[in-house]
Amino acid sequence: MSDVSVRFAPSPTGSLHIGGARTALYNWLYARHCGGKFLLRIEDTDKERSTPENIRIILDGMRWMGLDWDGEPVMQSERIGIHRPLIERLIDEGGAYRCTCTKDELDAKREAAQAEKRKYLYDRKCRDAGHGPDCGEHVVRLKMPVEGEIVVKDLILGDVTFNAAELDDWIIARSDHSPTYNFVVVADDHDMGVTHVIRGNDHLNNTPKQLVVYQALGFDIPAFAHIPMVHGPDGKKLSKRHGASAVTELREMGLLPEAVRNYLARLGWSHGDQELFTDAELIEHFDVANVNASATVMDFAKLEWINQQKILAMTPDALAERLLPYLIERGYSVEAGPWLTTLAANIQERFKNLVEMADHVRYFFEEPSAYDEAAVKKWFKADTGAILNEIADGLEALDPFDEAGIEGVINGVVEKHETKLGKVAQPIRIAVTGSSISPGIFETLALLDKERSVARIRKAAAHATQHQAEKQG
RNA sequence: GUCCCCAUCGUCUAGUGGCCUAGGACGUCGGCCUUUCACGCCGGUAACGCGGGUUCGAACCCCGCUGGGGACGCCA
Repeated sequence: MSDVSVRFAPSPTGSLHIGGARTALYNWLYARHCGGKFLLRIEDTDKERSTPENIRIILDGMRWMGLDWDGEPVMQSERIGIHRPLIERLIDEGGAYRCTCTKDELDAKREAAQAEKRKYLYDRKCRDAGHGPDCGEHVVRLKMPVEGEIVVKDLILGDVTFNAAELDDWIIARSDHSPTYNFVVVADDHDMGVTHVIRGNDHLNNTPKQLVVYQALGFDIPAFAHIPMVHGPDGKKLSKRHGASAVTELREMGLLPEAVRNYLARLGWSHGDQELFTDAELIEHFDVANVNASATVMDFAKLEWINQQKILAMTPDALAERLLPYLIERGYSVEAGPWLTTLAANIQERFKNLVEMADHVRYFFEEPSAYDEAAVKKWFKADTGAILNEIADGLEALDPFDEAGIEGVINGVVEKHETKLGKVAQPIRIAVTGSSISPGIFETLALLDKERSVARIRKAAAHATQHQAEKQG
């Protein structure tokens, strides 16, 4: 057991974003790789957005992703008690001070700065005023170094240098005494024993501020790793427009969580030329220090390809199990068993995701409501009606109704008419499934059963005859 | 605007000064296989943003430019 501890700290604003999921994944992989702890902290101090429902959504997302965390999730809102004394201590020790500047005053200065196209920085008016606890309404500000450099040592980016002159004495406690984010993060990370802070690149600018808190409080400074952002194909922040932005949508797209893990891990990280990884391989090889520094673009086509590879790698039994919920969702009456496993085996290498599969197999549960027009036009010829009826006759007499027998019947008809299998198989496929796409025709008929196969073929025979008559007339 | 980060095929990447006439994967295009759809197989297309250095030698090191992204709250 190593002493590495990492954490994922989402704020429950509605959904687990794909970018957030990747951050969580990298933390999880790194923790598992090191044999350390993966902690979860819900940053729920924003009363507006942090609803129990939103928290549930995040947790569900994490579970779906298969990212199991160690211990109970830490609710930031329940830890206010540990922050107050820390702030008092900082004031006492001179690392922070009370500031009585009003919001209006500050807003005016900010606007003035913007008007002059200057960067706004608090002017440190109260820094040396020595306001006591009874100075009235006030905030607490951190005394940042006035000059010099603050260097963030980052595992991915190397040393990132900030000029102290760019940073002002920011607020660590609001006028209602509640601590602000950049302060709380440090307090909580330290309290939770976090050794490696792995988070999105958008937090890089917060890091120098936090570094000063660590120093002022005398805390050990953790290692930092700022991972690049995930963008949509247009280079902008990933959003719903790009296909999906929340992990729940990934499930709705019929994607497997292991495929998502594989894809997201490979997005910004690599291990030679390897594309496909089991979770064990990911854990074995992943190191956050090897994550690329540049931003990435989400490619759903490649995600789907990986998903397909995962489907191909499964046993039919496992696939059946994964497919079942999607089937039930569609209202099909079906249960796990040999029949479903055979079905899974037959569609396994034909579709890229579970949704396509579930949608496709509809004809096993409901009679096709119509025939695909283009398919009918292409395959229903003058003798199709007769051939279909012959097939139906042959199948009706078949016992047992199995693939070998079905193949015998169909091949017999093919030979008799001196035609090709394709010319006969396609009309049957249309008859049975409504379209010209399905698994092998013998397997499909066997899976469907004799009664339904024969009935559908006879019905199509009638349709073919009528179709032909209409063409003539 | 200021600060910070980034920069190899359309996309994800390999590459850490000579092994690069830049490799792999997805996509795309062409072909084979084939009862449809797929799977599979074969082949093609396509990149070191630009300009200066450093060096015998630069995709790799340095500087500038350009381009993209992010951050600039009493939000997290």
